[in-house]
Amino acid sequence: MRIGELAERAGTTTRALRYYESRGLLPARRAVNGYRTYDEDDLRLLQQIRTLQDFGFGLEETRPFVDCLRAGHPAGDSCPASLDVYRRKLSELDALIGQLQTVRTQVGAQLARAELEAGATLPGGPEPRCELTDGLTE
Amino acid sequence: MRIGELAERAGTTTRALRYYESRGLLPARRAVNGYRTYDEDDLRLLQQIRTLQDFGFGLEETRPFVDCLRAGHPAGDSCPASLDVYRRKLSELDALIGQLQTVRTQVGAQLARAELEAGATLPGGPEPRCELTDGLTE
DNA sequence: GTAATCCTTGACGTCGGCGTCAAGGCAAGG
DNA sequence: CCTTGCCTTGACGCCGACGTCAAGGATTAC
Repeated sequence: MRIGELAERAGTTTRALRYYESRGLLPARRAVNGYRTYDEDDLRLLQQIRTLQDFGFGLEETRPFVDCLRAGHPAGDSCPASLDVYRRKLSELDALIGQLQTVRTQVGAQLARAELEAGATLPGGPEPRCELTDGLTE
Repeated sequence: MRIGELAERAGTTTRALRYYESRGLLPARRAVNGYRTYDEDDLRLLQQIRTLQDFGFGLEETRPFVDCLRAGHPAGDSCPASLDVYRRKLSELDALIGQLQTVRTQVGAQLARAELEAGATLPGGPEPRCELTDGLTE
């Protein structure tokens, strides 16, 4: 199979495949005319790469999985190096999620406070019932 | 005050200040010799920018806050446009956090499964008690 | 034969927020 | 006068994962 068919079957592009090859991640055999040639095993390697990419793994992080498959293991995560990547990714995710939740809380608090202050000074708000200013707005 | 002092007082760099100016976010007056000149109000604008940047806001998202301060409002988030930015950021954060949590769950499940499978075939695991293979490993 | 569709390599563009030179001007202290 | 330290503009570098274009060779369809 040539590069176009492989790309289509994996739901990616030829450009991505050439990029992977340039990174040494997915080398290709060559036909006599110079065309890249792939087989079903390459498709499996590529699917492993795509799956991890979709999960947000960097390309380099997919390398242990690909190497593991190429070494003949049944799954890309059958090797210790792959499990290490999983674990590092988990701690990265936990750290990132924690930070984002902190930010979310802070931004939410700022919004609530700002909305309150806006409501306290604008006429469409929750009617502050302040006799001193009521006379001015009516 | 000149650019170096402002940068230091705001905990940023001169390069960042020139960048903000190039984006029209924080224009500077000029002294006779061409040096950029700033005052305390500029420091407040800059602090608003830095705070939002630290929260993960893009530069363009800080613009409404800066404009709001420059219009004479007491806080950068005293204007409706700023509140809209808050709200959009909140929904962005919620979406992102949700995605990351989904990924975290999936990766965690993959790790657990892969660790189990590794333990089932490797000798250091939880001793599967399989008579057929036990004889081979001992 | 020739048009359409594949394939090749090479190289520059993208996005954000600056970092990092390079080459030179201006001001102050010794 | 000379050095030191601030300032100026301009321009390229960076990171990641490709997109996009260019110029040309190979193959297939008609």
